[in-house]
Amino acid sequence: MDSHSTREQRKQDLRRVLLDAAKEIFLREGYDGFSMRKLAAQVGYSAGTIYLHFEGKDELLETLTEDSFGRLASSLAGLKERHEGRDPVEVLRKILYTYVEFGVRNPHEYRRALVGQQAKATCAGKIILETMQQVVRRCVEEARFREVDPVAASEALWATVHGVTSLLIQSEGIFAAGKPVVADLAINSVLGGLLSSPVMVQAGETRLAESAA
Amino acid sequence: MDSHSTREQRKQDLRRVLLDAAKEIFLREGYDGFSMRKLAAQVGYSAGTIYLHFEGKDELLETLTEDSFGRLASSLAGLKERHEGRDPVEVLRKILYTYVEFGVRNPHEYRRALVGQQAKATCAGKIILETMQQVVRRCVEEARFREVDPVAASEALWATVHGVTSLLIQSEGIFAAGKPVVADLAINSVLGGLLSSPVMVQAGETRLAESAA
Amino acid sequence: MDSHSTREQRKQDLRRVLLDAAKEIFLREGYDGFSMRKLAAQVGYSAGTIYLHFEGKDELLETLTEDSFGRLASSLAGLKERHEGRDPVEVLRKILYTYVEFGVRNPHEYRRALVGQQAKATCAGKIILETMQQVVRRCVEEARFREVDPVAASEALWATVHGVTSLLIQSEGIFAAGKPVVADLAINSVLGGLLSSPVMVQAGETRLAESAA
Amino acid sequence: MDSHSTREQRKQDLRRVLLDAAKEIFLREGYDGFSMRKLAAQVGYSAGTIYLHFEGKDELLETLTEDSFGRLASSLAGLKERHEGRDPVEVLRKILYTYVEFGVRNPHEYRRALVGQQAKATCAGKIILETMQQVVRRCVEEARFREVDPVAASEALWATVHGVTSLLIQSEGIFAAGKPVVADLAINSVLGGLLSSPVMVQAGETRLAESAA
DNA sequence: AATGAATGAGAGTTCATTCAT
DNA sequence: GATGAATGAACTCTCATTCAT
Repeated sequence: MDSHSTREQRKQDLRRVLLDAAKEIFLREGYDGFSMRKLAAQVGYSAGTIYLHFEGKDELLETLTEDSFGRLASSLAGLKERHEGRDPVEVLRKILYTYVEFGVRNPHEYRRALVGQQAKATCAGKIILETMQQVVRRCVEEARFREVDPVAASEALWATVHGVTSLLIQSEGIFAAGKPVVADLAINSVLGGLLSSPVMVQAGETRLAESAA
Repeated sequence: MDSHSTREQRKQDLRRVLLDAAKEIFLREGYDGFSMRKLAAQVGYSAGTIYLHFEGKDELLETLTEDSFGRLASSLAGLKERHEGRDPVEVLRKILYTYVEFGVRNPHEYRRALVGQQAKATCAGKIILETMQQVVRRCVEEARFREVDPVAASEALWATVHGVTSLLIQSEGIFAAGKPVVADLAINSVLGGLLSSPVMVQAGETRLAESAA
Repeated sequence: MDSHSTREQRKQDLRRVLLDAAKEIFLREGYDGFSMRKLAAQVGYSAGTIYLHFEGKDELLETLTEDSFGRLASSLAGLKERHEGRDPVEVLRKILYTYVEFGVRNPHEYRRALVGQQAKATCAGKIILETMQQVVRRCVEEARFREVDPVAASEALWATVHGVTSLLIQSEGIFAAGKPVVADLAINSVLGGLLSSPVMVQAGETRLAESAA
Repeated sequence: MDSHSTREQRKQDLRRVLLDAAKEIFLREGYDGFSMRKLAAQVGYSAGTIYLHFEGKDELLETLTEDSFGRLASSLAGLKERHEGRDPVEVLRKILYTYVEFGVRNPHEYRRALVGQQAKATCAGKIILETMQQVVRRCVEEARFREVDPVAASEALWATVHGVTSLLIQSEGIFAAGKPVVADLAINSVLGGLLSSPVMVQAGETRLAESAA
């Protein structure tokens, strides 16, 4: 049994190595620059070997995506749990900022996970949404939000931060008004639009670090 | 002169035919499934013939994108002008809906223009943003919006609809709450968060057509 | 008859224009860089038009070659006649230098005519040899050369200058000793070896222009 | 180890097979008639397979050239060493004859190595010239030649034999005076022109075999 | 478990040439 | 006399994948 788990371990290790190498190629040469041959060369194996560990290109790419997105999911879930007792709107805002920051700081992983034509609904993506939903549900239950479907609301919030993130990642200086300004305004506006009370959002309270600009 | 214009006309027609065919291939086989050879086969010409009408793959794709976005730009500009006298917030909402609908109906061009690593700034794209800005400016001037920088606000709005659009495009059924519901909520919330008065947005007034779902 | 000759003239003119343009393309882009399309573009006509004036690529190229060699033939014949009274050895030397210089200045035509597997015996080529032979014959008759067969001697001389020329054409810097130095030495040596008297050749008297280096 | 050497051997064998096939195509269809596809077809492999053994067309062609020319280099170097003690002028003459004979007997290899527009300075070419230079140097040192730069002289000799060779190869009956006659005259004349003493070369002492005619 | 040789399809592109207009 | 649209074949090269060893 030990030998079995060791063998299994080794197999998993090699998958890891391959996934990391693939990540690096994506980073270096972009999506179109990726090929199974290059991956094989990168890790020093022959091309055929990859097929012993992955069904094919498709499975490899899917795994890669799931993987990256999973890290984002953990990050958000951790954040939620660390602020369990606070105002859910504030927690939600933190989550949204964290989401954007994660994307901005890990642009290549974010891109591969959610941007581009081959992005697929990932298992990890559901966890992210689930985390958001739980907080949104609390916002509604505590009447901080007006009566909205928590599922729809969390997906709308997600769409907004995804839009901000993917444009921020896309190209330098895409926002004439400045990166953090636009990010703040988008997040605070969409949150503000969901609030039950007319109290205006205090912009700037939480902010995208300037360093992210 | 007649023969000249006829000849020129025919040339333009063929470009159109080729662009339309390219669009169809994109629709059928996706971005990666497109090739010059397939395009030639699709229109019943030999492969080389395309090069009499387009410099190469790049020019063709760029034309296709610019073309589509140009139509969106015109559409939005027209929309703005037709509702010159109305509540600018309503005009803006219509613009945002139209934007999302365009992306959903022209996913490949949208992708090429705004999604992925090869996204290119289109000329038409700037016009679209400019149109939004003008309406936002009116919203601020007429005190329908609170005092925000029109540039930042229009970019925030853009980010939101881009997020909705790109996720909608990404994959079928990505939104558990249903495509139009999420799109509505995102658009109305972000608009609501920009309003000066606490009057709640009346969701459903304008709506993403179900057919887009 | 006038109109006929005019028409004929115009036709000939266009052939000239095309040939000159072809030469320029050869010069600019090398043998492999030449194409009928480029030629058409160069002169501002459409591709098909060339076929009204030349049977095809082959005839055009053949004409070009024959043309250039014809000019060399004339040049050599003229040179011979202008120096009718002089020492035939000197005339011969001048001819040999002129030959090499022609090749260096018209590498593509030279190549086509004499280098490679598609080399074709040109009509002009025969005239060139004939001219050489006449001078060699005089060299023998006047006892400047030892008793050699003028046919063999002129062919040996030809072989030498052809060797120099084709190597010079082949690649930049193929001669470590410098282009003109090697050309001089080869020509003067082979001439010297044919002389009847032991008088050493005065190298450098006639020289390949440095500009040819 | 055995299996490794066998595998390596097989790989080398296939390179050989490919090079030989390429040679044959050149022979049959000329330089322009060569293509990677034809090569693949010739050896019965698919087109892509060649790229497992050669980087691309360039490397294949370069290898082919270097290869052929290398054999000539070895041949000449061996000849020089076998006649180390003799009159260097005689050794040189032998080298020149051998050079021409090699070309005449291996016309296709010679052509590819030295004739045509893509001929490149080969490593082996330098060895050939170096060999000639060494002998020329001795000729000068022993005062058999007049005071000439050995580099220039060997290059001039090379040019002469190259001229003879390439014309001999070019086409049947290109020399009206007969192949060996012209070759002899050219070689003996150029050598004679370099000699320090007026002693006439005794033509015919060494001769191109009639069989080469 | 890994290799490397091989495949077959397909990519974008350029070419010489023809021919109705 | 000239055009320009069209062809069809050819080009080099890369790809994902398979399979005997």
